[in-house]
Amino acid sequence: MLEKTYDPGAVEGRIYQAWVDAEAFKAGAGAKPGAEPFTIVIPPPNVTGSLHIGHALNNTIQDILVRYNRMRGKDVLWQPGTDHAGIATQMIVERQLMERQEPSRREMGREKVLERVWAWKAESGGTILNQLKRLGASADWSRERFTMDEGLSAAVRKVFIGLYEKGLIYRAKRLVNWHPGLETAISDLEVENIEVAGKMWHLSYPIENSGETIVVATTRPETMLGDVAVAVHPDDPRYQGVIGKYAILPLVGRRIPIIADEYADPEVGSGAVKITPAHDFNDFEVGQRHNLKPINIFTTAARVNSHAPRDYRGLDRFEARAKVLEDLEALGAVLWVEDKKIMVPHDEKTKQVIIEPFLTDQWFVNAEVLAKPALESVRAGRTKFVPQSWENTYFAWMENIKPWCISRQLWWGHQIPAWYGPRLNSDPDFGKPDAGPKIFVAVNEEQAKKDAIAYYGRQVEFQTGGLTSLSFQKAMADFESTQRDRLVPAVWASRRASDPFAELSDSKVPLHRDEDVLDTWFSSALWPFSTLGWPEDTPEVRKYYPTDVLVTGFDIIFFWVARMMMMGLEFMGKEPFHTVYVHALVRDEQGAKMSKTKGNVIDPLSLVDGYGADATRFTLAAMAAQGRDMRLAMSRVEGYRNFVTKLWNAARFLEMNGCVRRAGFEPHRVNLAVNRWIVGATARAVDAVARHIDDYKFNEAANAAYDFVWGTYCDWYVELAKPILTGELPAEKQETQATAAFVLDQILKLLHPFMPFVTEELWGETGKEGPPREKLLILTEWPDLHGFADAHADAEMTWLIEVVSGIRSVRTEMNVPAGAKIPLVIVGAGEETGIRVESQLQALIRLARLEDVSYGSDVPSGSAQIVLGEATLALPLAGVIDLEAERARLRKDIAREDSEIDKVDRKLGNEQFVAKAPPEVIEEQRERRAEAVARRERLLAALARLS
RNA sequence: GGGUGUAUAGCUCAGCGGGAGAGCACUACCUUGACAUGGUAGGGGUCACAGGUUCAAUCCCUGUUACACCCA
Repeated sequence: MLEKTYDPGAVEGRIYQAWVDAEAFKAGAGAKPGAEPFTIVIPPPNVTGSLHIGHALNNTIQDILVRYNRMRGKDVLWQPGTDHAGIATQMIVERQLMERQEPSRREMGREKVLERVWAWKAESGGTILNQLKRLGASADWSRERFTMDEGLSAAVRKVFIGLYEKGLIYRAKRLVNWHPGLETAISDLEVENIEVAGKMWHLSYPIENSGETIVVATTRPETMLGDVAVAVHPDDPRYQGVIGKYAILPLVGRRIPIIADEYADPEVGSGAVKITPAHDFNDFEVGQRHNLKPINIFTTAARVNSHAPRDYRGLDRFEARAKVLEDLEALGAVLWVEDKKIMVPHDEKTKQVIIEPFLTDQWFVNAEVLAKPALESVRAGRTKFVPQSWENTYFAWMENIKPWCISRQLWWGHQIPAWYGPRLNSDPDFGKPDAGPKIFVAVNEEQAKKDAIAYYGRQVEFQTGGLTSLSFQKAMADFESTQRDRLVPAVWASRRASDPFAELSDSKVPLHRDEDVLDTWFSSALWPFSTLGWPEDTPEVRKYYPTDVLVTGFDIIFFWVARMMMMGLEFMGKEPFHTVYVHALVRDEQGAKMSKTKGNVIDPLSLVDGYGADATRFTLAAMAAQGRDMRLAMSRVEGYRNFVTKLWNAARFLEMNGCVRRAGFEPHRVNLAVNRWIVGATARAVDAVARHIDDYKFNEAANAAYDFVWGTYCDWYVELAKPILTGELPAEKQETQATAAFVLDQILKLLHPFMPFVTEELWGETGKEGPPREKLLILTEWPDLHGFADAHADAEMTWLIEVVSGIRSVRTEMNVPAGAKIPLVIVGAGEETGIRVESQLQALIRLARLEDVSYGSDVPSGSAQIVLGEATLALPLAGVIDLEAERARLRKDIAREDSEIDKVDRKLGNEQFVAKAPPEVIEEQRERRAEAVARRERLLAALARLS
């Protein structure tokens, strides 16, 4: 006997374990022979993260798709795993070091720190995946992957080398977004521009030898220490005379040219702008156009460096601003200050640290080239976005894509497989100031060594003291100066004469591996194939790539989806997925974005604790309408918790009434109209749910299931079955018992993708009687109920429902006590109505709470009357009903028909409508009118009888 | 500044070129042998505003307003 209520907390863990024990999540579990694959890769959460409501939605949707396709017999792989979240994870560990007052990262050294990060990963890494399990996620955990697994790291190296060899990855000195706190470059996607109240300072720079000044406006006065020019618009009449002259930079004394460049906007400020190529993206471009050498005035921690006058060195950027302004004020060079809203780049994660444009050597991916085929794939529809509108977002970004800075000055991540050494004098780039070191990109140190020996024709010596360390820099310089000297025999001869070690200094070449690591998204971009074993040619790669659907939030279309498209096409030759389902953002009830700082976060696990995983999942699914953010209301979760209870109690009712599954039950052979009807309705519900899942309309699928289970099965079928189940006719009773049990089975299957726990539990419970269950529900086939519709039974039951609802409505309006049984007299019934009444007599009596049903030629006086089809249903309530109230009720109904007739008449009276509307629409309107007229006539007759 | 999206019942949201819907909340009645986490009945809407297209607009188009988000 089932308990009175379902207790998710007591059931979920046990059910989950049963699935695991049955290996039900394994790739291919439950697949039909030769089944086509269905693959989803999980968007890998941060390894040290924890579950938030967005993950819950994301994974609920994936699990619905996965369970549904598994039940349909496909060869399903849901590939789980996590990413290493370079910056975030290293930050956590560094913070731990600080809190525990241990040595800092740099004091500790790379190896020790990495040990600590791995330890932290081991400690906290399982958290989020375990949380997903509580939601019921049926991913193949035996295949769990981590972006820094050896296999995935091999994929990263292979891709890096491949792109490098094609020239699609390169190292260059560029302005990048620099995080001065973490002292690393970040990509432009990791920067958030935030509007803040700032100021615009108008500074005057003296023009050399003229006694005149030129006024520049800036929001960052401290960067003037790195100014290399002043630019004016070439057409600006105010400045025609000064172009080509020089200004003298105050405080610094540098002589800087006044140049003409269209970047200077005559409308803004004075029309003249200071140019600081090392500290501003626009200025950098101006500098390149005019061959100006950038002067970097900051250290990696954004403190003023030795390129600035002594007084400012060591100050951080904000202190430097204050002092520069103070000193300029003292010179009278600050003309005026205006308040201005300015956009300031912040670190996107914490929104605390201001990002600095910073000139450094970094590695870049030529994304523009890779984006072309990725754009084409979506344009050609080989990969579709659902909802489609997100394609515009994708296009907009991909069409304007910038080089992707992939190197990070961190330790936690994939170390870049590049080694640096000096150049030989035979190298075409030898001696070029901007050429940088000779680079060897190789799969490992051994290969790098081979390549280097081949290039140098000498032995190489690996150094580890740091790329910028004095020892390595000196060794490089020594080698290169020896190479230079060797170019001129006379010089070389004299050097050898004076330096006994001259030969030695180019006999061994110093080589140093790049210390930086790659952006985490670089490895995430490979996720759809690296997790399957690539670059090995594994059976999984062959079977499961390309994957089918990617389920994700719009916020990582750029970060992740676009990059997977690029990498998948480049290395696999095929799009990584045919569909990208972009789900909504979950907001709080007021529509605000959930955030820890706002304190409005809804913890999905607390929902699971409070309402059960099934209710939580069902809520998320039911609210997952396409193209719209989701405001999560607790009342909805509660409502779906009640739905779980409802289902549970329906099963309990069946159990109490001997509704046991029957072996060999043939649903299309049942006789009773009520049973024929529910079987057909079940088939329709299954179709609707399947169709909506196929269309990624999870809300509609959930609602269709909900409506059927509650609104049809529980509210009507079970109620209609009651008199049969408690009746005396064994054949009818047995058929109904078997049908009820059969339909419940279909309901459990139908709901399983949404509510896996309670359905599996009921599957087990109802399996204790009747034919034994062959499999767990999770591995059971999706229902196939085609051809079960019975129009005749549908019509009869629809009629019955209308009669019962009509009588109930009148009872309430006439204030008939709920417990009172009243007689029903049917007047003017046709043959079919008579048959229906006979067929449904017991149900009618019970559901409408009737005393008896009889036929009459006249409506008894003092009756309430219901007009239904050709018949009038009279409820003789003389003495009970208030005649005036009944007249009012009828008049109201008549008025409703009047307005209906009027509305239709206006349409049909319109010549244009009759001429132009499709015939079926006109016909429909005519039918509506005829029906309304007939109802009206009977209602008028009913009213007349009361007068 | 550019772009995208959203405005439908008190709330949270579906829907859609031809009859305004659900859940919650609300009102009334009901402890009827599955379920009060329930049942039955009911009230409640100029479908943001202004134009346009159409025989017909909540739905399509244009504009306005408000809000949200993305990009610079």
